[in-house]
Amino acid sequence: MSDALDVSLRLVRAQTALVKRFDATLSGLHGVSLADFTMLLRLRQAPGDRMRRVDLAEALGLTASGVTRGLAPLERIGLVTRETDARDGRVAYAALTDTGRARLTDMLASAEQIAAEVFTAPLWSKEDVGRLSTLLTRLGGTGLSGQGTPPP
Amino acid sequence: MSDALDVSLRLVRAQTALVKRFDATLSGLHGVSLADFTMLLRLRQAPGDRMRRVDLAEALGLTASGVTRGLAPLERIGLVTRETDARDGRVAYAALTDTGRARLTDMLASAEQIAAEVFTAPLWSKEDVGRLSTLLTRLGGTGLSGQGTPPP
DNA sequence: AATGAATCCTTGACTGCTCAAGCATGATGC
DNA sequence: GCATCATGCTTGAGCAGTCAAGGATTCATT
Repeated sequence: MSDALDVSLRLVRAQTALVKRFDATLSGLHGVSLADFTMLLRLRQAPGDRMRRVDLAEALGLTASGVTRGLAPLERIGLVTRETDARDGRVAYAALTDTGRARLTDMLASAEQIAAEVFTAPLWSKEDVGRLSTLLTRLGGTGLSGQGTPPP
Repeated sequence: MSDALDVSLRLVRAQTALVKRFDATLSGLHGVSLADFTMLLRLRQAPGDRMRRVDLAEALGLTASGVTRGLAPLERIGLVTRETDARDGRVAYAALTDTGRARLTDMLASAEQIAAEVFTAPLWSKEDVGRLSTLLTRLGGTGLSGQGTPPP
């Protein structure tokens, strides 16, 4: 087996393990999944803590229906609200509530903690993390640090 | 957001994109998913092309029930058979059939092709792939390459 | 031997995503 | 003004995995 295929399969394995770890802690402490957390975090990074749902889908690499299904429970428990656009009747926004912002702050602390544990010394140096980030960025995953899609 | 958390989320994104790419091609050409392919490949690497189902689960990072559900369609289309253990009535083996072996050879060629495209020059050097592999291995994903490419 | 614990596997119920179809709404061209 | 197309979103059906429970078999202790 080539190195390229090997590393592909390795990546798949590594991710599922990582997701399990985040899910376990986040759901235990805050009752949300990593996917939930990622949605909330992405909203937090948008101006006004709100995004059109279709843009949220794009930013997260999901389909529109994935966003509908993913946001539903977050709306139900009051972390996110739906807002309409006065100019365009088609669009709906997803917006963080005050509660959502507050809860997200706690989740973020937990997530940082987990990430710090996973990428901890002595196995991981700061440079290693940077290298991994660089390499992963080449793989087309947009990541979340950016500001989203630039204006057309 | 810390680098550690950023790289975690980046890893998640990169993997889903990669899986989609493999799934698209493998299902188009061979009618199997990446998960199917990974199962078959793992069997191929076991002595006699067969494994206890529980060991297969362990090797793939799945639960036993995940293996039951994943193998079912592969048994149905004749790529895998179930074998019993004469000494221990509890265990069942999953074994590659001749058809399975043959089909897997084709799938492997396709998968190698995709991996080669993804990790292609000029964006990726051989060293980059090696570095990424090393870093991912630290993340706990066991990987699949028992007999990976030896160093030159 | 007999009981109790452990192991292997399957099944039912659930989650979280996908695709395909459908419904509003808005934009465009005649 | 109006047909047609594009866009934003939701919904039904399905798929791949999980966990919890249960059945069958084996192992260990007495």
